[in-house]
Amino acid sequence: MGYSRAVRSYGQYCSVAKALDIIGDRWTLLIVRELLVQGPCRYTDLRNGLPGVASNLLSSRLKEMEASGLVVKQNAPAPVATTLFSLSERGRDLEPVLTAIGTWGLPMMTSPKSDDVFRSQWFTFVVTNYLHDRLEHEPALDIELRATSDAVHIHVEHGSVVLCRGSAEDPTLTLSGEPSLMMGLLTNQLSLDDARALGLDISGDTNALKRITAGDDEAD
Amino acid sequence: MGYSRAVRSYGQYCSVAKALDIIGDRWTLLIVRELLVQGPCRYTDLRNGLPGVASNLLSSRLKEMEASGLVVKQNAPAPVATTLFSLSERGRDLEPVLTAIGTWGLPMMTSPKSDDVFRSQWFTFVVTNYLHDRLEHEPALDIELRATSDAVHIHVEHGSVVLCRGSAEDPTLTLSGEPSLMMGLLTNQLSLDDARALGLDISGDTNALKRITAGDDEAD
DNA sequence: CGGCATCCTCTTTGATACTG
DNA sequence: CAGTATCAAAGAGGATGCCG
Repeated sequence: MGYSRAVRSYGQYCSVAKALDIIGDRWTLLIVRELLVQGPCRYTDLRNGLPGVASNLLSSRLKEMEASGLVVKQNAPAPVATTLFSLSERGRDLEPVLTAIGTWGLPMMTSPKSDDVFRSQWFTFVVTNYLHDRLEHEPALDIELRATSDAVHIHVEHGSVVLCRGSAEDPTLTLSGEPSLMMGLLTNQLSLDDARALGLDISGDTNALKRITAGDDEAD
Repeated sequence: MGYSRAVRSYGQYCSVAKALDIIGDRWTLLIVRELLVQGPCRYTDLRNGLPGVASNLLSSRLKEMEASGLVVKQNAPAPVATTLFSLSERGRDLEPVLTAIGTWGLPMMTSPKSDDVFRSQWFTFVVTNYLHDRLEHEPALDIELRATSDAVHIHVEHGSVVLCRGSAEDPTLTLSGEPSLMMGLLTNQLSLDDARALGLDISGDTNALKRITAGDDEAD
């Protein structure tokens, strides 16, 4: 029957420890990540965005996160008729934490390729934190990324750079291949030639990349 | 004899997941916190700054953190003859992560007072992230904080605000009492009168506080 | 003492299977 | 689809022992 966990705490009067009492459990921050990049999710969407999580663990984490005020569970009304999980404001406030952690983790993304699984929505982190439109007055463009069966595209327009699901209608540039090669390209750790040599398929106008990545001439 | 842990990984090609593979284990980030606020530590200093940690767990975490490049272990040479643990550069790079987490945790520090334990070096977080010297050209001053048997003091001078161990020689202001009241005062969530009413002992020139806390007239 | 290693118990997790 | 149920394995916590 129902039970409730005794909320393990570090028992320290320190804001870091207090925060970790809430977000320090395994999988918790990755659930926040998924809700940040996907927006409100069904249980199955979450499970899909969190490969490796055990179903019972996801279920109990969501309950704990609801209890601690990170997550709001909505019984979707008439049309969808399914429950949706989304972040509360307090949960969204964790974005700077995810950004800091993700930034620290970036150097570990360069290794050739392990057998890690990948989901295309995870490009969101790099896109929102590392890319910006350097040519605001140029026409909009799209860069399609095909790393998994689910294509996504980077939409660049009026100074904003965002990741969108699905294929682009008329992409200026299309990249297909290993996610690590795209990641290297987007974070400027890999040159176009090197990425191509390592097997990335690049077709279209490569100036689109220069428009959004941090160039060597960044002097700001 | 020697063994080695199978390094549990999320197995996801995502910089947040990769980072959490390294820093996501219980106690790891708190060990980083202690090494950040205390600097190079002996094993016993660490254990003292981490009330609640099991000795064997601290020991094995330190080994893992050494293996993953966060911590450097130095066999102190002749005089001290003890081993010192300190952060590598990669470990120090975690400071923005600690800051983001600690900032998120701040709202949870206001609760009256639980039976959490406290160490005076933990004031460092608030001091370095939330206080600044608004009157750079005024003479230096010290604010002594007596929350535990180990007094500390905030040293303000030439635009810098730092936390120092021990008593001040000639403090401009001295606060004694519950850490939560001092914390509320420093983060501007509690007025001087309220803090006094709640039992904080305040003696000296309270203008010293106004010099370093964010005032209501912040319009920057 | 400082710096662990061992032993033991309890909780958390991971993998898989099953149900309304 | 949205979870529960079950069970084995791993990790956490606490006490104590060892060794320079």
